[in-house]
Amino acid sequence: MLVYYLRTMARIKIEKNTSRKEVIVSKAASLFREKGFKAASMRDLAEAVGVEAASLYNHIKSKTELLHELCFGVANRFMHHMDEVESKKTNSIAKVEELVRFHINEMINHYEEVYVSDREWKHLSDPYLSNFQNQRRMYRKRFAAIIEAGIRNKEIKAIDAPTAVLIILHAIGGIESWHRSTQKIDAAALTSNMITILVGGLKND
Amino acid sequence: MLVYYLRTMARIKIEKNTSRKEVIVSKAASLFREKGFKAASMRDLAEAVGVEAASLYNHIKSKTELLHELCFGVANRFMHHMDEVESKKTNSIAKVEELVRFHINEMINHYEEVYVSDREWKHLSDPYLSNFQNQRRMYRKRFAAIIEAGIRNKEIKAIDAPTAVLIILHAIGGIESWHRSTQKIDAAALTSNMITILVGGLKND
DNA sequence: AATCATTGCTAACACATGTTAGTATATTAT
DNA sequence: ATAATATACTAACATGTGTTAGCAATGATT
Repeated sequence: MLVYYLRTMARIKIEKNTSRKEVIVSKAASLFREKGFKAASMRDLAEAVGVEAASLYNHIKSKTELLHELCFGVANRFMHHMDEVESKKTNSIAKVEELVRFHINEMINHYEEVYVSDREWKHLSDPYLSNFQNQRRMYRKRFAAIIEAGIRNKEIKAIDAPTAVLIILHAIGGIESWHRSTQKIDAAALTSNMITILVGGLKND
Repeated sequence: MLVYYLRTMARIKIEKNTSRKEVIVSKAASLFREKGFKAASMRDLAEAVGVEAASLYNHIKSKTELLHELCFGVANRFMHHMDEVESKKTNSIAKVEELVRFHINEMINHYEEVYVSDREWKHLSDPYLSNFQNQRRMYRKRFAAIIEAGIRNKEIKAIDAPTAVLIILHAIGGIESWHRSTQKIDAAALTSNMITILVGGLKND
């Protein structure tokens, strides 16, 4: 018996106000997070999107472009938030706490992108690579400056500010483990625990 | 004019009491750290060692074996140290501080291996992968148990112990940034700063 | 219904990868 | 010196990679 299958061509499904490119970038985020940028192949990505590998190139320029989009998307959000925080008239501890809260929220709500931006930026190529590294350095400098101001007016313990920044940023990166954990406490509890330990450890009392 | 070069065959240079395999594993550590496991090729490694790619296989079984050696080498050191700490009769804060100190020392003195083991273990393949993940889980559980004991006898603030472990371990991972930093404070100062913030943030006072 | 722009498909490319076979050259032991 | 072992080399393999060319199907516009 002969059976004819009427196959219709695959199509990337989109919702209102999202381009097909955005769908691809988003799937790329979770794939890069899972396997790492180098280990994730365009054929893997194509399968996740539900299409053949070559078809992706109707929407994107290259694999690296996907990494650009992810890294700079995240970097921009953090930079804008830093602008906001700096312009506020609150004390240093409050500023630090707000920065920490923002980081935690980003890590909880935009897990994949933030994680990828954090771990895989090394694979950017050079006009972008230096740019990204600069942004990172700047962000940390500004963060450290806030802590230093707090040390000067005795709000914060006399510690090495760059070290504190380093600790805080990496500690938050640990939410990765929480995210994958089976028995996770709820997000609010996690946040308040982290604030207690991280900000509490800075306070001069 | 005709010039004859008398080339002698390359050879992996070794020092007293180190096998050629150890040299390879060590070079692999810094290469994997720099580029990531997937992005580092056996030809890259061969060049770093000063030999042709195929020659490496006189000493090792496969690329993955290099990752095994690195990951389990590190994991074993941490596990043994945990055994030691648990068997001591000191209070909880002292135990936590000793664990933290050990981590920092390992990160400072065996930077490349620890870093690789931490970031690249995902690329292990399966009998080894599960084994490694189990060891990791166990280590964290035991660390959390020590903190929980400290909470029960009021040495330590009433926080979520797994979260605290997560923060501590990842914060120490931040030494990576310090390591690459141009203007680094000295190791002792770094250690004392980290202890102040991390252990200080736990103490009940 | 006809036209045009999107978006998909198949096939293929050039290249890099981990690894093996077979052989030559060092080093060590007899 | 000779034999045996360890270590290196060249050449090649099979496979996986990102990407392009050319064409077919679909959707939107007129």
